[in-house]
Amino acid sequence: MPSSPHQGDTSPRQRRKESRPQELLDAALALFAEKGYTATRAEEVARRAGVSKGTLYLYYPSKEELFKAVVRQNLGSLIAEGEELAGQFEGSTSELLAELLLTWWQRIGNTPAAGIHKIVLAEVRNFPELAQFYTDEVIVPADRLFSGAVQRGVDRGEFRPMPPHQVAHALMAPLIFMALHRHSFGACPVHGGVEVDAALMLRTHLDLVLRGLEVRVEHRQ
Amino acid sequence: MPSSPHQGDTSPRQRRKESRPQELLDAALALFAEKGYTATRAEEVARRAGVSKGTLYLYYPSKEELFKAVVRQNLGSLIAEGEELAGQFEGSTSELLAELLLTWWQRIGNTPAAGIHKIVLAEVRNFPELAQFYTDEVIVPADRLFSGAVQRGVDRGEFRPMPPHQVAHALMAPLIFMALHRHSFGACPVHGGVEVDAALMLRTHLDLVLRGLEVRVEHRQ
Amino acid sequence: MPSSPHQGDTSPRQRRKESRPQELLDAALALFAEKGYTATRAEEVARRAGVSKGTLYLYYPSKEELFKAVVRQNLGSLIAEGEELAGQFEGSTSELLAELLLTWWQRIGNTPAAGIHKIVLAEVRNFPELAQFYTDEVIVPADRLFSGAVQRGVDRGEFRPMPPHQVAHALMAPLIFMALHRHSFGACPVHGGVEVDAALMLRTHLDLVLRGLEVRVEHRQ
Amino acid sequence: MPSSPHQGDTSPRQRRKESRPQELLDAALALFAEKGYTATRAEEVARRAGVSKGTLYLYYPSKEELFKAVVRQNLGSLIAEGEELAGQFEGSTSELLAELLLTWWQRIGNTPAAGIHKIVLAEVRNFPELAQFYTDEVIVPADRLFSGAVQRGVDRGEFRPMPPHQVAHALMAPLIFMALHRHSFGACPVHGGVEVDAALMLRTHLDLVLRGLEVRVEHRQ
DNA sequence: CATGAATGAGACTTCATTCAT
DNA sequence: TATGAATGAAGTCTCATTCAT
Repeated sequence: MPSSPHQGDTSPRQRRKESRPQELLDAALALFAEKGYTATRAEEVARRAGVSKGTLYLYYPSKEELFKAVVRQNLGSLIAEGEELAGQFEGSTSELLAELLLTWWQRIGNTPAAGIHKIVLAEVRNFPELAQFYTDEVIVPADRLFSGAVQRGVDRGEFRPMPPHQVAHALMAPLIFMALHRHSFGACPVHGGVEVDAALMLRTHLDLVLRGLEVRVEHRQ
Repeated sequence: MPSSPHQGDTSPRQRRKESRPQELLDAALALFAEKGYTATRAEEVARRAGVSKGTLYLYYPSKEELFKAVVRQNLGSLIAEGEELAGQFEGSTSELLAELLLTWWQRIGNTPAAGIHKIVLAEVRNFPELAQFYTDEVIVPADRLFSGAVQRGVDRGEFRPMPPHQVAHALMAPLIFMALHRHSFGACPVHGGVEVDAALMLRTHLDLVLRGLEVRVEHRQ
Repeated sequence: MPSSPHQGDTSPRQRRKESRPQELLDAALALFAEKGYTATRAEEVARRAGVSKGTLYLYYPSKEELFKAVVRQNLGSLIAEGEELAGQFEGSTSELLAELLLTWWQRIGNTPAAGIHKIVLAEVRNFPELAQFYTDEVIVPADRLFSGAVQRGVDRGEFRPMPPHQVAHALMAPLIFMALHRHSFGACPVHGGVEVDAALMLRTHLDLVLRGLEVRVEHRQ
Repeated sequence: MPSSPHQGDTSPRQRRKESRPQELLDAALALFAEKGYTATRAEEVARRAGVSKGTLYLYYPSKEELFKAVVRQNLGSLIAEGEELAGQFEGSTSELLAELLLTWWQRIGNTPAAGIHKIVLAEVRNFPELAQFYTDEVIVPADRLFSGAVQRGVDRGEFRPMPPHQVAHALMAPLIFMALHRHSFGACPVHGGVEVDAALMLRTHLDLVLRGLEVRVEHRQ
């Protein structure tokens, strides 16, 4: 292999520096999701990322900035993929909604990043600016995406006319709630709890709601 | 002396003393729901209850015990009313479910006590014993109540056969989520957020899901 | 002694609370003067005042506020006494200046509060607002007092006409410098240093400068 | 290769390397004088000297050693020039003192190096060894120089007999104080402060004190 | 020699808890 | 009972110093 000995300007140390922020964000996400913002100690985040306390502050000037960075990173363009999907979808709206929910679950709900939603829910009142950010970046686009899809179904005569925002909420709530649950009770060892079979849950929910949306020919007799 | 000192046990002072624990629990619920467990200071709870820091510790030996007392008090027999309702209900299962959800919303979801669910969701991983308590007192009874009602509908031929636990989850999630929202984003001033009309939401959700549950004669080609 | 047992509403504890701020300010003055602002640890101040770290923060919200309180307390109305003295003084201006300098030395220079000048000198560039405060409260009044007295001497024909501000500076500088010295080298054990006999110094300085100010009949050969 | 690598020891790079210690000392002097020892950060010194943090430690093993080096460098032979001047001076002692004070002001007082005196004054109690060093290198020689000159005046019948050490103090204090001021309030932007005209101050001070020292024939009756 | 990422002791500050009154 | 001054453990953040490159 004719490669120069200098080919990599990413020495181990360099590479390390570049990946530090990500390692810290990952550690912080996990701990914030587990314990909440206030109960998570900065040193713990550092240790989980494999560095010392001081190193954390080399990359983030304060615990609060670290928190915001975690939120920002995990909320970036969550919805973009869904909007693209919806924009070019050709099939029936039921299939579209099924696709959107399944995708959301696989890409977000069933992922460590889902923890971000629990944190935001719990902490947003302590970080007022976060409320606006989350509203702009998550709530509004998500509502637009899902209520838009519902409206498409109504417009195409596939669905009964129903208030699209409320339907969107009914569509998303069980998934979000399941995601919250994973980072809450789902992570606690309890006896006799209600097991949540996510796959069955998803199928059932879709079956239920899509059926509820369908226009149907009145059955006679 | 014109008035007997013994004239009543409910002099303002007496009444005050007797209601201290309740006032402390109310103050604590409000603050825990607003800021979370760790970010709430004991002194603030005391001040909001109109007593001094020391007095708080006269009634609760520690912040943690206060927290558990708040949770315990607000989770007692949440479901009892629903179970009674369900036990003696004579109408259709659709009507029963509508009644149950509406009642839950009025008695719990749309109430300051709903904040308790946000706290528990956020903090349960820091208080493992709480997980069992909440599972036993809330999750299992609620699941029993709602999945039981669903099963009743299936048994009576009103509903399609569907997995009752999953349907129960789909039924409750939007309500719980709305309740969480009220204690989170709903309490933050944001511009351009998605307004949630609770009444319309409830009606739409019920319409959607009950229709989805209904048996219908397949219309054939 | 027929005194009621309730006569004092200043219980030991109460009295303690009232004197705490002063005890803390004294301790802080001593330590700031000894080590400087940055090198003095908050806990040290507390310990010297006989309380714990936390107690300090019950009275002053931060180290910086404590510092400002120390400065404020020790700079309040330093000059008032001198101005009164000068206002009603009837004797010769030489006597007035001697009186002013001696009084300054007894009341300020030769006092723990003199340490404040060393601190301010050393730290003022780190506390920009302090510069204005000290200018307004100390430098300007002091200059007005001393240059005013000099001017009086000139006006009354006792002194040669000389620039009063510069003379005021020349009058004060050796005293201030001696005060600074006390809180600096004067507190260090050195071998072979130059001993400063404050009383002789004062006498000599006055003798020298007052003689320098005097109008004198030209001595004829 | 058009230019020999050996062509000179004073290539920019070389010259740079050789002057590093001096650049570091200059940067350190400026920062110590501005902020004090404790409040000055090692990295800041390095940055101002145009090198990295690590490089600083290549030349000085610790911040404390750097500080001592700054002091040592700036206190070396401050007085030598004055002693030479005095040794061979032929004119009147008044002229000698005027010459000494003016020279001190030009060479030291009105110079960045004057900041060293402010630092030493402020920090000497935190660095006990410094006290001896400064006493030996500065205080004693300066006192010897100035009190020696005063004594010369007395011996030659030019001055009244007065305690020479005290007179020396009175001679130097206004100059030192003016120098301290330049590195303290003089560097702060304040409104309505007392402007110090150094040249006028010097002239006035000399006029005042030399006149105060002069022998004069008592005019009788 | 030079760099700057990394470290960890130590400083400031908070707050749950105690206890004398 | 009720108070609130006092405590000190613990958390956030800084910065002198080290060391692999």
